[in-house]
Amino acid sequence: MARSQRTFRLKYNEALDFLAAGGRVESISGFARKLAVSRTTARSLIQQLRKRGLLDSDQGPLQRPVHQSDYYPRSQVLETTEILRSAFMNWIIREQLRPGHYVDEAQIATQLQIPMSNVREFLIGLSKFGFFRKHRGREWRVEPITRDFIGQMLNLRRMLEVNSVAPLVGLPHSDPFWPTLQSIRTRHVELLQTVGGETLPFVELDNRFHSLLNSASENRIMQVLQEAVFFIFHFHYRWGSSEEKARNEQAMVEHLQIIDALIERDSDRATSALIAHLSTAQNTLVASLENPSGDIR
Amino acid sequence: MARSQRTFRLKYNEALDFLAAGGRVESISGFARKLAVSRTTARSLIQQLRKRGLLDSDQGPLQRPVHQSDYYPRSQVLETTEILRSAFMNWIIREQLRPGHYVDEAQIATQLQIPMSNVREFLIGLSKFGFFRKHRGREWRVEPITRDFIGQMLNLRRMLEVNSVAPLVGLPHSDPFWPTLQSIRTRHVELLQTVGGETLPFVELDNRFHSLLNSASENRIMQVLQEAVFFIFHFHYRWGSSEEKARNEQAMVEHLQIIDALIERDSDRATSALIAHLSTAQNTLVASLENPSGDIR
DNA sequence: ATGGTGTTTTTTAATCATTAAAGACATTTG
DNA sequence: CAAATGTCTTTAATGATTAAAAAACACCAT
Repeated sequence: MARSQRTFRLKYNEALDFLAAGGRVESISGFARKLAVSRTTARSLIQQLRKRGLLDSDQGPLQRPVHQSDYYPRSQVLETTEILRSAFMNWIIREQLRPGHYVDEAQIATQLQIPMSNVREFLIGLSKFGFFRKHRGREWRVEPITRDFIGQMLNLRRMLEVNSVAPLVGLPHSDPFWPTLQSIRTRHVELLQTVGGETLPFVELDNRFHSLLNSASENRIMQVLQEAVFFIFHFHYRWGSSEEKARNEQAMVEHLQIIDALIERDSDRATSALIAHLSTAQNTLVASLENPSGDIR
Repeated sequence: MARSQRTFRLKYNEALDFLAAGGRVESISGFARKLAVSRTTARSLIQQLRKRGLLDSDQGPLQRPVHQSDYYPRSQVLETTEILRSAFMNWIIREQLRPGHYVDEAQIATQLQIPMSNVREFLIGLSKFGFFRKHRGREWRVEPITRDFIGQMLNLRRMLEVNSVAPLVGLPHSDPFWPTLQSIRTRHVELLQTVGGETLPFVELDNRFHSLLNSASENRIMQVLQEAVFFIFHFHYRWGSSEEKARNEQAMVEHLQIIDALIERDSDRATSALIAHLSTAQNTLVASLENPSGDIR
């Protein structure tokens, strides 16, 4: 076969959402515009929708209710980088991926049902940060991370991120930063009220929060290192003991303090809250390294 | 076609060196071991050597003198990453590659006579640092670098590198660091006495010097950022005015001071020399930014 | 003019086929 | 039996190929 039908499937699901919400197909061109695809693709989508009895012509509204089974499964629709990232995240958290292990391009590609070249590119990217090293052929070794490296990285993060807070409060009211910050705030409250400090959603949210701080302040170096920090933190959380959940909750509370200070445009309070937060994180990590439960070296 | 014959050509040249130096082929296996290749490859090398009249059987010494024309040209033998790196270096220095330009994977691959996948991997790597961004398909855009970014990067470099000097003098006498340092020293003296501050060789040497400092001191973050700094400095040198050569010579003199202090295991003197050197570099750069001759923004 | 349609052409991204190179196996030689 | 050899099998890099998706084209209807 040739290239995958990822676009088609992704947009097919989007089309179902659109139709289920009462949307109508007015014209092929309009439909294509709505879904941000070429007419070629829009045309084949409509063809498929007709074949499945969801439409009766090239125009008009839904002909029957949409079932869950009409949708393509999520795994066939996500961006491959997203698939890869969350897969690796999972493996690390479940300790199925540790320093010294070997990973195989072909195996991962098969397992995740994505093209091998994407896996390769993903690993090449991470190898720039020293997390993986090409071993031979299509095999990659998970490299150990030294304490020094982690220490350096966290110091750096603290230094750069703290400096980036002040410019943030100066952003105009219309800047997209603010709504994004709000939505992250909402998510914090939501998580705290439901699953609490559950690792997986927390890690994701934590990453979103810090990414936002860096990207909004045009902190290019930290943007470059963001992916590295992301991975380090995952290795970190892996060592987490039983207090992990409590620690995550504590972190979210600290995030909220920073966020609220930002929303009130209180630069000083935001900065000191951030310093406190990053120090806590760093101390926790150092402590876990002093008394390691993993095989870091 | 299938995969390239880079190994074959590289090893063929090595074999010529070996034979020209009076080496003899005792056995296929031994020959393979000597060249660190499989017997399959050794066999075809010997076959080729016989065809060219350099050997008369599967054993024995050289049958005729080796001419320069017997060797494969250097460009067909180098590691592709080396080819790529020096090609990009050249383009940047000659101002044939500037922010806003577009580069095309296929075109570069054809031009340099290397596989397209290698070009792609190289660009993916650099895109991690924000120097290139995938534009559409196989086209990449050269991204502008902001002054802030450069400033941050150089600050960072200074901070990390200065901290890494002290551990170096503690390295045991047997550490490979010392001979490498010696050879870099020799190269400095050699350059100063011949071409002086000629851009191309200087840049290469400068990079080797700083890489050594970072790798020997296990400064992982800086190792990660080394490639980025390398590129920044190239963009930097591009803006260089007529004093560029003098500036490079000055830098080499400063390098020598650092090197000599290290060789004498004088940590304090090495550190202060390094601080002075990095400050000079940073000041020069800042000055060139204040009064830009390029189109940095 | 504007916005639509069917058809054709071009571009892009994934697989496929092919060959370089390595490795495994059985056998021979000294 | 230790080391070499020829033959055969396996692995992986790379250009060629192919299908998905986009874009261009020619035309039509308002």
